[in-house]
Amino acid sequence: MAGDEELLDLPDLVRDRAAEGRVKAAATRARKAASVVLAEDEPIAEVLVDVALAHLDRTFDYAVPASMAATAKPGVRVKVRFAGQDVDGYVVGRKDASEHGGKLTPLRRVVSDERVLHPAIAALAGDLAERYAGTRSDVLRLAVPARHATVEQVSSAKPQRPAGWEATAATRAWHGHEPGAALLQHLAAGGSPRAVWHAAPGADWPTMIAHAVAATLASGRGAVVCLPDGKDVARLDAALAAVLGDGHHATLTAEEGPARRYHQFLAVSRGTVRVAVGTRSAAFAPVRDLGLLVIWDDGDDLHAEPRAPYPHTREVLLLRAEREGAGLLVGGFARTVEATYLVATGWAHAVLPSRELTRARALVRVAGASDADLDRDPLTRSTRMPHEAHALVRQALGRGPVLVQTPRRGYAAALACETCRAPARCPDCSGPLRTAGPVTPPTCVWCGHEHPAWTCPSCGGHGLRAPVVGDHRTAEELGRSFPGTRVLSSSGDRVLTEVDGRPGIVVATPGAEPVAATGYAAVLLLDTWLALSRAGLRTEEEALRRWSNAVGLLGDGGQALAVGDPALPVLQALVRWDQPGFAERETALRREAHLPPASRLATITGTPGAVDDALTLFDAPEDAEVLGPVPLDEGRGDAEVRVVVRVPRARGAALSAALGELQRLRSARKLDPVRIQVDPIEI
DNA sequence: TTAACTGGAAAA
DNA sequence: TTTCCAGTTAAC
Repeated sequence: MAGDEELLDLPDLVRDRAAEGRVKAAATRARKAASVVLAEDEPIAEVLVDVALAHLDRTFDYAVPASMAATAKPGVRVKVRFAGQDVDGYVVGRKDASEHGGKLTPLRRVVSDERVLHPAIAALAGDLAERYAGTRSDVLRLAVPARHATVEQVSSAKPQRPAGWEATAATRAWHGHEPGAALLQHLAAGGSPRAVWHAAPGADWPTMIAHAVAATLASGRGAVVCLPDGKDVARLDAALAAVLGDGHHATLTAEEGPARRYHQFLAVSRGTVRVAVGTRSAAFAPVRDLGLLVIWDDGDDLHAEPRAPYPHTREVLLLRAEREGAGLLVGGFARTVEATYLVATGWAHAVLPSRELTRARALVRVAGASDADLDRDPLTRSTRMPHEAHALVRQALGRGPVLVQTPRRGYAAALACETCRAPARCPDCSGPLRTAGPVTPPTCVWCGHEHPAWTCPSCGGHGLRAPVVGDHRTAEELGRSFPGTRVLSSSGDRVLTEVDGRPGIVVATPGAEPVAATGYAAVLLLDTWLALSRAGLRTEEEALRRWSNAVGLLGDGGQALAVGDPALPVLQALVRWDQPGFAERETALRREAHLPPASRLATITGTPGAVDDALTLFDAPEDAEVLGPVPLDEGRGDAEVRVVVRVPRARGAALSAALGELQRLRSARKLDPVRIQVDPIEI
């Protein structure tokens, strides 16, 4: 027994020593904290800590040591001790007294005296966290780019003098868009108009936006412009350089790399430039004295942030316009139901192209594949490319480049049995089969196995056909039809930005269309039935948007032809260039069906247990409908479920508040996380 | 990470 | 009832 005790004593001794050490360290720390000399003026800093827990999304008070009195200003990044850990945070305020009962820990470190979180952006983060039932720290992760110390050392250039505003050139650029000139004059005079702008086909929208920005600068205020992708940013970049001259704007995109991105951000943050242009993140650019916010093509799903709390750029700009009293311009060749709602409620004015301009700029027709044609075979080249389409391409090739839009990329997007038309599936894993060219064997999209000797399981046939033709095969076919013509392809990871004005055919998938130097002589839209075949809430709206963007690239006197059913209202809207009218009818339908934007919708997603717990905590607002839970991605192993909550639009704020409260309760009780999306882009 | 708190068991 | 300890919770 005594021996046992001795054996036990040794580890006990070690443990005691370690404990003694810990106690000593704690005492040292306490003495250090007590001995810190605090700032004389406003010795308390309000800090927003970067912690993912919803119930900790508030400011915490820290003591400001005298050494940091001058640097710990609102907006700077700091390191603080929080629950025993070093965490990042931002100082959002300084004050003389704290409401906190206990004693305050001193700030650990001011990371940099660069004030990167501006008050307006901190407030915007609060608005967005509330609206999207998320946390401010999540929003700030989207809003403030990563620090790059070396970039910070470089002092910024002197602020440029505002560029002069040429009213005549601006009015010319906006010619035919009513009331465009009045909008620009209002901006130049210091006003904050809110407009939803529908562009005419072939409109030089980058130049038009550049003039709106110039008008805003002339009033002594700054501007923010958000575009879907880097290609569009590059176009606006060039237009701004042409209208304003160099050095007046910063370009903020993710693809430029962290150093350059932070450099551009600092130019805006320090007030060196007053115009910020970029993709989603540019919506948060801390431009001072904001006069105008612009979003182009708000229907493009690239404007929907894929990271929590999933804010949409249009909503970010909307909230920012309200809070900072700035003007807002929502523009596009297409029109979303959300933008239409802004006009319908009188929140924004419509700026529309005149009938004369639309007629003069483009002629859009539909080449009908009749029902009989489609019955005969929707897949043959003769129906896919009717005679009328061939004639248009041939005629237009005499004048310049021709754009052919095709919805699918690759060679043959999916394969089917030649005899019985059953979709061809992989014998190993049941994945769909595709082929990359006329001589490559069919390959499974899921497992990658090649099946040169495929046999149809239902009829025993060996032949394969391509019910859906990709852009490469389209290019190949056009090359045969128009020998000696230059045929280019732009899709997927091989996207062309621009083509010259020489005759040639450009086959592109939606969103990958290159810009033609002087506009296209003709635009041909193929397989419109395919773009409409996808099931979804926004299928027609999205198809119309994609076609409109292609037709938007036409040059003066160009012609567009869509191959499809001329009786379809969505194609008729394209022909009449009446996207706003289509969106208005769509909005009415959505209202009847209790779908956004007339209703506010949110989803709660997670494991069945987590969603179940969330629902018991959820205090649904009045008139809320809770639908589900339903399994998500059935067939896959991850077994997530989703609940949809729907309220009338007037209860939108109450829904956001209830979901925010749910997240705070859930995180305080350490329950499994659920993903909450308010106004998801697609359900 | 850790000080403060909670509740339950042992000691008185 | 008091004291002690282990596990839990909030977090400045």
